[in-house]
Amino acid sequence: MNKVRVRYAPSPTGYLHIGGARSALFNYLYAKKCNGDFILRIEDTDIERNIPGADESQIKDLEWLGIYADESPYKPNEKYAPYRQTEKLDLYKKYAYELVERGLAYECYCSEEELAEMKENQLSNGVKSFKYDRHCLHLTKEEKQKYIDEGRKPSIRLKVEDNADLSFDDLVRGHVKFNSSDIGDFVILKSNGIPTYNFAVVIDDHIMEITHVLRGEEHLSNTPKQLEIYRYFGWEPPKFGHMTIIVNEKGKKLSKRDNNIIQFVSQYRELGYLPEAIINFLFLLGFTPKDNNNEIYSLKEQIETFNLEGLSTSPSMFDVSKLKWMNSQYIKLMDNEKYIKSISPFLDKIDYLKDKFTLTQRNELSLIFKQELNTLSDIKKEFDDIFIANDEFNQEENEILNKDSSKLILKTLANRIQNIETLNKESINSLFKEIQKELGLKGKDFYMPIRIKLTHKMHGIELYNIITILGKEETSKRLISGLIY
RNA sequence: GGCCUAUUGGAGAAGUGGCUUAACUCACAUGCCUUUCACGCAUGCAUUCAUGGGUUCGAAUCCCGUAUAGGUCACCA
Repeated sequence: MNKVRVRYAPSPTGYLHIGGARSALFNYLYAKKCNGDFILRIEDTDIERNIPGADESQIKDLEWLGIYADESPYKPNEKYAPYRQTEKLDLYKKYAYELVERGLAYECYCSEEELAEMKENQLSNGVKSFKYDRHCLHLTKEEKQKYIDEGRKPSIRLKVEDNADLSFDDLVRGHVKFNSSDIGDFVILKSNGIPTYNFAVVIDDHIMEITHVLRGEEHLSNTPKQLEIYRYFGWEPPKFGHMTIIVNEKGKKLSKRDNNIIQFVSQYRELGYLPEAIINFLFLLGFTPKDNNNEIYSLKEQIETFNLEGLSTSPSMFDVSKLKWMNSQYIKLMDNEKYIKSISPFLDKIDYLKDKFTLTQRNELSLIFKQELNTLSDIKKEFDDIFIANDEFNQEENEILNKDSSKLILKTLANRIQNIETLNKESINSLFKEIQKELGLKGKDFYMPIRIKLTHKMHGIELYNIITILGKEETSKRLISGLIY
C-alpha cells in the first residue's frame, strides 16, 4: 500500500483560524498515526483576497501549536513542488485545455452581468437550483470571434455529464449519494487564467499523490464536482472524509466575522492560552477517543489515540469555558520553571512589578497565582486587584470596618508590622497569631477587616502574600488610612 | 427552493437490540476543606434519547413518515 499522504491547504487570506487549526490537527494526527506525511499547500488562487505574509503567519501559528509539516513551501520535496498554486498556473491551464480538446470542457464568454441575469430568470421561472444554461457550449467560430473582438476573455467550464452517479464512500459519513444532474457546468479556469478551487485541488492532490482528504463538511457538496474531474482524467481519487464543522452558541458555522467567539489562534496565544491546551481542546471537539475516561491528551497521545471511527458526524459547539478549564489544567501541570518562563511575557506588561521587584521576586510572586489562573493573561488582573486600590467601600465592607474591634486590629497590625525584619509567610503568620491571641479575635472577624482595607475586596489570595507584595510601608499606610480614632 | 448532512441534559458526548433505573468531561447547584475567593474533595443535575407510526417478548439503538437545524448551490476557497 502507498504511503499515506495528507494535506492541509489554507488560503493565505488571514491568520490561522480556529477551524483551520482543527482541520490541520486531524490531518496531522492521521498522517502520523499511519506513519505518513503531512503536507502543507498554499491555495492562493484568489489573488484579490490574498494577504502578503499570511502564509508565513499561518505556518508559524501551526508550529506554535506543535504541528510541523513534512513538506511545505519552505520545506519542499522537489518531486512535488511547487507548493503554492500560483506558482504553477501554466500547469492548470495545460490540463484545462486538455479537457477542452477532448470535448469535456468548453470556453465560456458569458459576462458576469449575463450570468446574473440568467440566474435571475431561472429563479423567477420556478427553477429550483441554478445551473449554467450552456449558452456557450456550441458557439460557432464567428460567434467566438465576435466575443473576442469585444475584448472578452473566456473562462473554461467543465461539461458535466447527465445523470451520472457520483456517489462515494465517505470516511466519516459512509456512503453519500450525488447525481451529476444536480450539478451545472462549473468554471474550472477563470477568465484571468487562474484555476478555480475545485479544479486546482484535484490537479494538486493528484500530482502530490495525496491519499486521504480530511476536510470540513462545507466541502461535502464540492466532492462530486471533484470526482467528476478525476473521472475525466482517469485518475484515482483519494479517500474523502468530511468532518463536522464548528458552530457558535447559535448553532451557526463559525465565520470569520463572528465577534462572539475569538477566531484566531494568535489571539488565543496573546491571551495566554497554552498551545497544548488549545490542541487538546480541539482534539476533543468532534472526536471521541475509544477509551474516553481521560480528557487530557498530549500531542503524542493524540496520535496514538486518533482514528477515523471516532470522528463525530454532528456539529460541535465551541465552548470557551471548557477551553478555559483545559487551559487551567495545563497551567497546573507545568513545572515551576516552565511556568515562570511562560508567564514572563505577561508579567512584563505590568509596570509596577518592573519598578518595585527584582526578577526573582517577581517570579516568586507569580508562582502564588499558578493554581488560580485560567489563562496566563489573567495574572494582570490578579496584580491589579492588589495594586490598584480605590477609595470606595461598599456597605457590607463598611459595616465590617466600622466595628471597634476591626479598628483595633488595623491599628495594632499597622504598628507591629514595622518591627518585622523580613516579610514572609512565617513571620507574617506568627505576627497574626500574636495579635489574635492578645485581642482575643480570630477567624473571619480578624482577617476580613485586614483584607478589605488592603485590597478593597472580600476575596483573593492569602493575606501574607498580599502583604509581602505590598511591603511594610504600603501595608501600614493602607491599614491606617482614613481611620478615625 | 434543489441537493447533501445531522438531531441523546445548558455544552462536548458514550451508547451499534436485553449488562442503561442512559457512562465520562465542562458548566451550574450544594456541602466539606480553608481567614475569604480559588484549588482540591464529595454529592446533585435527562423516568428519557426531536416527533409520529411500525418491527420485536424487548428499541436511544432496526424500518417508514414528519419536524427542526446546519452545509452547499460563485470566474471564494
